[in-house]
Amino acid sequence: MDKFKAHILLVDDDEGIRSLVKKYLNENNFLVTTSDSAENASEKIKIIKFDLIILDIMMSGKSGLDFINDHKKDLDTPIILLTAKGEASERVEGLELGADDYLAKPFEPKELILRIKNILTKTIKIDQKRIIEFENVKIDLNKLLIIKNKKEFKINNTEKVILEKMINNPGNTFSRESIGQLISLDKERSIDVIITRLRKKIEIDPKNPKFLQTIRGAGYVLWIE
Amino acid sequence: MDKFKAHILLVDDDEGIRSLVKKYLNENNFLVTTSDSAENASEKIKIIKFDLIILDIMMSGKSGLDFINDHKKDLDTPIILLTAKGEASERVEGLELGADDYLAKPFEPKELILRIKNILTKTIKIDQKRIIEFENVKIDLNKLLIIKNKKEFKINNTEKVILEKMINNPGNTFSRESIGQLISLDKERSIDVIITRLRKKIEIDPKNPKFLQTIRGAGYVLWIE
DNA sequence: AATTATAATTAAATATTTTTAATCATGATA
DNA sequence: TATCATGATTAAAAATATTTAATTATAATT
Repeated sequence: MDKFKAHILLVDDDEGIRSLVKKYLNENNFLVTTSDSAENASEKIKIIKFDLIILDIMMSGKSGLDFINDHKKDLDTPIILLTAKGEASERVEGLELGADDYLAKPFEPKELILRIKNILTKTIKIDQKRIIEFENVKIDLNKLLIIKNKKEFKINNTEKVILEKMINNPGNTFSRESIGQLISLDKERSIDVIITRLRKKIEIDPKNPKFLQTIRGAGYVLWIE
Repeated sequence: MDKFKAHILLVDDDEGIRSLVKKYLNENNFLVTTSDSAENASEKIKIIKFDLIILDIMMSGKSGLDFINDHKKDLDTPIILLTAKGEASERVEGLELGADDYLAKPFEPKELILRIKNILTKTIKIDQKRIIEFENVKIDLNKLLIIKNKKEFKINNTEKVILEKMINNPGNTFSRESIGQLISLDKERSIDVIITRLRKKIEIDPKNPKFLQTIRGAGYVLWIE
């Protein structure tokens, strides 16, 4: 799996919290930049595209909510709000404005990490499987390559999209229709042909599919252990 | 926009909470099925594929955490945990086991809705834009159609994928490389050609692009108001 | 204003993918 | 087990997409 370091912007006017949280995040393999104010953060995001922003609500000068308000139109980066304990109305306001999550201070560091990973998983897909192996088959969605018994098979984008979906939902049945939707094809027979093509590449014995199976009347499933 | 009703499984052994939350969710346009135990929920998910599960941790019989443990291998559905106030260790354990979010009881109904939408947005993409309009241009990503000044233009999957990405990240610059990655092409010149093709379809004056602009040295951006 | 680098456009060649159709295989059911 | 429905396989035809290359246009820099 690719080693990727998510870049986090930590915005808090309390120096103690900044250094503490930064240290903790660094230990957990994140790259961290800090801002001591919403104003400073606004400058930073002009220059760097962060993967995530951790934002204190209550700050001298502009508040965290102000920051969100200022940028909600142009900012695509997920935000975790740090709120004072019990301030339900602020939390709700923050979420309504577009924050992705919040954490009440004081929080457990472990919980912060979980929430960060949770969000990153969904946005930049840090944990999505791009390279998987089962038995003698290795699928590399990045390189568009399948290696089966040391033989290489190229896959095209169509095949990649289908495999990607199935790999991230193993055991789920996909109808021909839903597969067609995925790749913008509407002829059912065409899906058949694509499945045959795929089986030739990923199955040890394509005539007796073990991984990419048919569910009669319903569609296809990928079984990977 | 398509009218889609997310189907939620609500698992709680307290009849009062079940009916109250169900009613509230119904009012907010969700389809709700309830279970009074983890065991019953396990039966339900065999039959129905839910979009989301709201799961009380503390239940007589199997707990919510037990439920997650039982199904974490095969269950792809996002889970929101309902926890007792202050039970940080349970929250952390739940998130570690794979829950997507939690809410401490008693919670504000409004906050529950926000959290549900937040998760659904990320999983089934309920809020992702599939049909957008600006000026005299309408893009329908479902039908693979662009209507510009009442004239129809078909788009193919390649174009759809690029537009989809840009539409959901307006104002973001995409390098040729990142676009290529999206559609599994690595020749930069090919991206040029595709952009030209796209401009012919979405721009009022393709020679003077207003929406799909070039950022010299960086890539392309979509500006929609 | 001239130079240089980057981007846009076009059309033709090339390559790839989808569709179709015919045939075979398999599973379900009466 | 005979029949019917559904799925698999193949190869060829048709449609579509990508690549290339030559030319033109535009922006940035000296």
